[in-house]
Amino acid sequence: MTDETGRAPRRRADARRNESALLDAAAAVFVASGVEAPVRDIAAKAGVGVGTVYRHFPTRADLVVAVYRHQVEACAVAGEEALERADSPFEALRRWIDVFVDFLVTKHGLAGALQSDDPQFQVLHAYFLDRLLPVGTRLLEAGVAAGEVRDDVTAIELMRGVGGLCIGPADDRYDVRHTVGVFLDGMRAPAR
Amino acid sequence: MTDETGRAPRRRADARRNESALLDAAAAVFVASGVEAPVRDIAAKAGVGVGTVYRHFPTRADLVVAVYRHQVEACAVAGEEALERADSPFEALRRWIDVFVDFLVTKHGLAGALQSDDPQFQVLHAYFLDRLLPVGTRLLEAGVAAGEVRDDVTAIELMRGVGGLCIGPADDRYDVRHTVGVFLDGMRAPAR
Amino acid sequence: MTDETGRAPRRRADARRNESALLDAAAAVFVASGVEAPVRDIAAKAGVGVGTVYRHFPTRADLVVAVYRHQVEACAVAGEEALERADSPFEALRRWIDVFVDFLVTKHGLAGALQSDDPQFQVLHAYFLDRLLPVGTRLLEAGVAAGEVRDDVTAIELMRGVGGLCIGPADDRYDVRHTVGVFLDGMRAPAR
Amino acid sequence: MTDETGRAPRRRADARRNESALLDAAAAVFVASGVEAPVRDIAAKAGVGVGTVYRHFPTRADLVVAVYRHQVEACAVAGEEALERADSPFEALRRWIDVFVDFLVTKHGLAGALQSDDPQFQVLHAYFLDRLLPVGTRLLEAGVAAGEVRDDVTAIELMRGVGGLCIGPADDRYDVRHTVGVFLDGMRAPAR
DNA sequence: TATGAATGAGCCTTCATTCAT
DNA sequence: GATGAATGAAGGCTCATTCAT
Repeated sequence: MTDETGRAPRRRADARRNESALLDAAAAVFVASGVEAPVRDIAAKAGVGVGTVYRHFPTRADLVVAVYRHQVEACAVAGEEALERADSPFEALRRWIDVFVDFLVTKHGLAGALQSDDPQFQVLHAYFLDRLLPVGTRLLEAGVAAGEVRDDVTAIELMRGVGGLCIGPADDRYDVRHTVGVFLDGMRAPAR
Repeated sequence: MTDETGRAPRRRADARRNESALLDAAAAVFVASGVEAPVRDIAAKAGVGVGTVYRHFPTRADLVVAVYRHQVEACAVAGEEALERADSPFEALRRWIDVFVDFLVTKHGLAGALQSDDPQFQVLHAYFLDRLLPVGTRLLEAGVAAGEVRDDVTAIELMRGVGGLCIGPADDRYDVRHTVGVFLDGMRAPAR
Repeated sequence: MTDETGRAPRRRADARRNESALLDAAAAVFVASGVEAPVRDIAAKAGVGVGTVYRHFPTRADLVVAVYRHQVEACAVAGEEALERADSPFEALRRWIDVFVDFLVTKHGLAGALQSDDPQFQVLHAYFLDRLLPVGTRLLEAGVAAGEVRDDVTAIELMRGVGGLCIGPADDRYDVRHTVGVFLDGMRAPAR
Repeated sequence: MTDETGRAPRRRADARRNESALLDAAAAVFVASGVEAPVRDIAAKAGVGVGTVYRHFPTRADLVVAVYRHQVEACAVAGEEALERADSPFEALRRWIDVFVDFLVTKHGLAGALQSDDPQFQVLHAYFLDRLLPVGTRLLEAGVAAGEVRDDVTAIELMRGVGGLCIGPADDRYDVRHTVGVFLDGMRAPAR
């Protein structure tokens, strides 16, 4: 509708549509087959040629990051909001971790990729840490300051720990939310 | 039992030697390159042909299970012992988890494979649960009975949780033992 | 000749500018990466889209020919001049070959392309021969007439021979000028 | 026939047959499409899978070297023989160059590959120089010592020069032997 | 039984070329 | 005319797996 409003991006409409299709396709394929799924599969799902994938996302990490960028941003924002709105720092932490877990759990395979030591995913890894670690740190610090959270756990331990708890296939006998809850309980400052 | 008592046993000796070499080689290669290492690498390390690998271990899972069987057994036994010797059920649990973590941490890539949803590893998965779940259950039950451990965590949650915390590459900023400690702290029965 | 006298010429200016930019870019890229360099590289260097390259030069050979046309012309002219100005026909030949070698040596990859049997380069090949063969022939004939040059070498042998001596990467141990000198020495008419 | 005489190589019969087929196929494909022909083509021609090609010849250079090894060796030997048998050092040189030219001319594309700066062919390049340069040097030295050959041409210039003269498609108008003859004439020591 | 050669599917990546805008 | 996005053929390489010896 606003395509004509500006002047610059004309043909871009197509490209943007494709990029978008690619992101959707990749998201779907990632869920189904993991973040290491063949590039061809993604291209096929998006209805484009492989060349198009490479044009838009030169490396796999670029694609993965792009696929999850929105949600990572949302997750980061959620952390700030939780801090403002929750009744207590610990409650804020719990809420944020909830959002984080939702994210990881619905994006199956992502948690694994985040923990992967494959250099291919370094960029992804870096992006997550860059974006989320500061948030985690702030929440942790607030909790510690309020005497609600133990002071010997770092944000990286928190996030990688929670991330690890989210890895693996869905299973009736394993309730991610529950084990994360246990972990969070373990994060409470011990009564003096 | 005595296998023909004649010529065959000799063969058996060879076969057993090969199997043993294979297990050692696989263990080494798994540590170095993960449980998904090329079959050929393992064969080469063992000084046998790939065909021999397939003969002894038709599927990769068979090999992985075989490689870790001893340690899984030892881990199972360690649970029983802990229960007998530790000062308290919770302490027993902690000791056992320590053994479990040692196991996973030194066998890089194993934790990931255990959590993998790759059907290839289903057998591995099943074996671990078969062997270790009862032990975890007993330790948990003892702890619950003693009022030291919360009663809403299942053995499968305990093990998969701890397993998840062990996934990923070594990293100075992430101390597995520490996060597992947090998790265990979260398992303590809340003071009434 | 005046192309509508009105609006079109403006367009022409653009087109000509583009063509010129393309030639410069191609020349640069050819030197750096050889005459088989990706079309996109050339387009990028010229600051135009690939489509523009194809519009101006439908085939790679067209582009290569266009890029070197000036120099081929100059080389042809140099032959005439040499003939007029040099002290002797042999000296003229030597001078002309010097120019030819300069040309080939500075246009790395060109000598190879000229000798290539890739049908893609046939046009290039034809152009060179069309333009330069007559010159070579005249020089040769003059030399033969003067009794300075052996009479059993054709212009095509001369040029392809010298061309071949120019093929290959720069190398301290191989002095093109030197081997061409040897070749020319071999061209001298034997003393009767 | 002698397959059973020794003990070690049994299955090798097949492998050797394949390797041989591969060499033949590669030779043929190299002639037809050049030394840069797709690995798949060679495999197809040999009636084997690509994997087999890679098993026998991990890199393209290995294959090329293997394909031409016999002839390179023969060429090296021919140099020694020429020196012994020819009437004069210059005649020996001419004979040897004849062999060298025969080799290059029948192996179309090879001369080009030898001159290529593609790092892929470095091994090939090195092999040729290793094997043939000493021979060329001896012949040259003998000629110089006898006062028949000019003393300012190195073996590398000789060989790369002759190699260059051999590059390119067959053509009625270009007689390789003839231009090489001219080059060799240029190599004669000038009458004092 | 053991061997390891052979196979070929499968993944990655690059580029020439077309064509809608 | 110009653009550059899209396409897909091509070619490289790696392994899991089979099977003749």
